[in-house]
Amino acid sequence: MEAEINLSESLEDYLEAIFNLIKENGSARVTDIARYLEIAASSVNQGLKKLNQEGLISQEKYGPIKLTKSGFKAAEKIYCRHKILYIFFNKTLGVSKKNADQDACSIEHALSEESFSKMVEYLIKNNYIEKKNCAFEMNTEKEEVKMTAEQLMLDKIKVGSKVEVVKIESKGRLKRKLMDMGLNRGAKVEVKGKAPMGDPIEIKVRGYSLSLRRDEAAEILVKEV
Amino acid sequence: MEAEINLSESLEDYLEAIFNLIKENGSARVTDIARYLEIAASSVNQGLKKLNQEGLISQEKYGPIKLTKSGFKAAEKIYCRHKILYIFFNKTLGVSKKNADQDACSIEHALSEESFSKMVEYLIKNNYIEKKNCAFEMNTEKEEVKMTAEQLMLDKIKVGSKVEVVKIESKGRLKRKLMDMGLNRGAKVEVKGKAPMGDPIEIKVRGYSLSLRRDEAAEILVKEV
DNA sequence: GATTAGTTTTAGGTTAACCTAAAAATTGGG
DNA sequence: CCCAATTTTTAGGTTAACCTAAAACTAATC
Repeated sequence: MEAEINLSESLEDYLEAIFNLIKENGSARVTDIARYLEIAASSVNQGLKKLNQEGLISQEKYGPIKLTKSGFKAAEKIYCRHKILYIFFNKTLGVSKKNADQDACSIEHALSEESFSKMVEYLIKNNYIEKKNCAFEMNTEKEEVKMTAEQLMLDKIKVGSKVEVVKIESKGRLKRKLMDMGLNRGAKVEVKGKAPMGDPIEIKVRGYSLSLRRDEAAEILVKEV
Repeated sequence: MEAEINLSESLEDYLEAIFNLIKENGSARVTDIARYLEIAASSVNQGLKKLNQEGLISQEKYGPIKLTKSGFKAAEKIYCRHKILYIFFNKTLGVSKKNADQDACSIEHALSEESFSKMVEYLIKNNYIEKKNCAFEMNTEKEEVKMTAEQLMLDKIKVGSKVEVVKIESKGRLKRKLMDMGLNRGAKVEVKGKAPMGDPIEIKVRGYSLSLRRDEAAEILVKEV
């Protein structure tokens, strides 16, 4: 059905780490991934090159790591598998969280589609998860797992919401300018309004009101708070 | 509890292959293992060297591959894991035999003790297997899986049983002599009687009656028919 | 006992996935 | 703007697990 890319286990691990880090922090840096997987940063770098070649991430030298459309899809799939396995082991077999997680990690790469979908069937029947479109939405422990880990840029944020700056992706002069405005990492930003065409965008940072051009805002990576 | 040897996945695969081949054929040769695992014979050879170093098999140059006590134990454990996983996937989840077997193969190396024993618990509760000592005896499909894969030598065979010659392990003159007696690979042998101390042993091969010294019989690898 | 077919071993390579150490670039503060 | 700390990249290993091709050995027949 799809253009199947056959990733090695370790490349799948990298992708999954990126997915989880973006979900948690809004960005995934080389060192974050290295810490997450407990391997050297230089090894991560090599892995990222391969993911880049496969078109799953896009990354310029020293630039931020972004998932492409297909990368996001692939990562989401792996994430789903992990989650399903985790729930299966932890909830239905009663395996400790630690081991369930660890086992999910080692198995997620290897299990056949059939076994996987039989597990899903079983979990649906026993009401641990609900089927929804082609992905799965978990409703265990009342915690809904949102399946979004795409990078959010400031120009895409709805008026009225509050976000936190993760990174400024531009370089040089523009970056300097934005940072001088107080848009540093960790800065809380509220989107006050947008002009009809979405340009300019009115924001409030550290008490000051600012107006940004849309392409400037598009350089600012944020996360929900 | 035990002296844990940490085997790599591929060494576990070799060990399992040896176990299964001995169980089926009475012996495991390099080419058999290579065919079984679908890899080159020279790769198997390298693997066997490592198993030898770990003390799990004993093998002289060009000689037969024998499991040591600890090798047998390790192989049996892997075999058990495989079987348990296979039953779990096939019987309780309804996964096809082919995929259940394949998945068992890829998972058996990675799964934590805890998950494994939780699966066993589940299978016992649902009556798919019965606990017996520390190993497990499967009683699915009325077929009892015997947990013996140790090499049988002709001197250990009970009076009255019929066996088939798999290999003569000695070399040179003695080997020649035994082969001239008709004890070639595939020859059917019936053990007619043993003297009080087990020496000599009376056998019948290809219609002839022969008498063997015990240490001669100990060189003849046989399998049950 | 010599020959041929088959098996096992050796020799020498490749690849993926890691590593350490050091160089290059970026970040953030003064 | 400059400097120190941090991050990212490069350069140059190592190891396990495979491979092919050829050599050494064994088995089985004539």
